[in-house]
Amino acid sequence: MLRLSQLYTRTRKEVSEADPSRNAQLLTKAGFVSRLMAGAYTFQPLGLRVLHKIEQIIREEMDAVGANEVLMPALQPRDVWDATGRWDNVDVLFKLKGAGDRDLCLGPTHEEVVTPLVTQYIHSYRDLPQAVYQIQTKFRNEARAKSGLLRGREFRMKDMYSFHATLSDLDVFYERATTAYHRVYERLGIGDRTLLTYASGGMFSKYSHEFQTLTEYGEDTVYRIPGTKAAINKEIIGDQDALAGIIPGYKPGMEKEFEEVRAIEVGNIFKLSTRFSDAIGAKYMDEQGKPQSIFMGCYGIGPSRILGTIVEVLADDKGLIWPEAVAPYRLHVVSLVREAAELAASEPIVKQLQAAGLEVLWDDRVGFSAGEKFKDADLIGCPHRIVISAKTLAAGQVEYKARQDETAEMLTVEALLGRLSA
RNA sequence: CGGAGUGUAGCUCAGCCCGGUAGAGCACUUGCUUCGGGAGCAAGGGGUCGUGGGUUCGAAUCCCGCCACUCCGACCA
Repeated sequence: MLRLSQLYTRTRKEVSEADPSRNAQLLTKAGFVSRLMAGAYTFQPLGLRVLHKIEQIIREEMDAVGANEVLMPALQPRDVWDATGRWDNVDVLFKLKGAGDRDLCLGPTHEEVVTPLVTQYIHSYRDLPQAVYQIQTKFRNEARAKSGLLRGREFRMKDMYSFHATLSDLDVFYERATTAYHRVYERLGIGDRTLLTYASGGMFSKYSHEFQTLTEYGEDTVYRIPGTKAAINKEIIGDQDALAGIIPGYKPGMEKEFEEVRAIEVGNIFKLSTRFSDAIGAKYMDEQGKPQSIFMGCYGIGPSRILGTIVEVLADDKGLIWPEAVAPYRLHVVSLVREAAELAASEPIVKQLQAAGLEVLWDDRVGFSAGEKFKDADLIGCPHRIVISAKTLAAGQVEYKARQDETAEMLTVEALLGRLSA
């Protein structure tokens, strides 16, 4: 339970237009984040809770596919990047000088670290497959940071890497990871509008897959395959050979009928094949005792970007609206009081709700008008709200309203608990 | 990497074109009133106007340099 009287952040009525994206405007107004510079934000108490909940859901689903969580250094030496040839080829790499003029960088991704790390323990086909992941702050020196949390130079990322003896084993795991990703978006409350999108595979494989969440505020354009929850990325919509390989029963030109939609990329998975294991010399012994290259896959998802995406997709003109699973608190309790002594009447109710296991944000502030408290509740966006006032206390009830509802209703605390546990 | 802007009170901004003792709203302090959808009135505190130089009797305002920041576009394994 958090008392608003003890929260150091405040909501703001106005925020600078210098950071104009919808997610930045609302999150800043509500006090969830604070911008330090373009592309770098502080997560304040309420925002941090949401971020942690998003990360925990991702963590649970990665654990469920058998991956091990680790935490690798963000600070990395040049030599591992030279080994894969990427020191001079990744233009978003943040480079810096360490003691003794040593070349270092901040990790934009971790193939260079994870491959030698994991293959310390992989010697035989018996040691495969394996998968590890981490949830960590990543750094990318983007030519231009923009769109609030959607494109930062410092951002949170879950990156998982899988290791396999064969391509077919990679394929199997890749499918499982895809399913896990769908579960993540489902739990995050954006599953119904997140499309599996075919994208170019770059240099490592034929295709990669993006997860694209539909919203008119999106920066990406994708082409939805009619009647499916799948889409084609802009990069390959013009490639008929690729389309024929992806879409069953494809007929040339049919892609012109596909709906063009705006979306935000909320995940990206790749088959790396042996690109990194070969560069680093990561091999295992097969059944015949012959060294073989390890096949790899990588699976990225950005919790901070997802936080911004949820705002873009679900917020309304009154403020934020959080899905149950990631709301900073499920229930916002507004006590309408004129003096601190009147809070005593709310306290047993708040305690009862808390005892029932509800996460409660309690507006116990004194000297704030009812209107101000209601505006704050709408802006902060907890999915459920109750009001405790002289009026409701006299009736032995509380006034309940869901965030997205227009009207409130009177309920007993027991009825409320029944409602919220359902 | 192109293009366009901005820097004035804790925050959001006006004032600059046309030089003449620094402004508003919000926030904050005090008092009175108000009290279920961002209350009202009154009083008050708070700024070397990013920075260095120049022009001028006089510069937030005009000129030159510097610093910092931002937006739009390109880019985005």
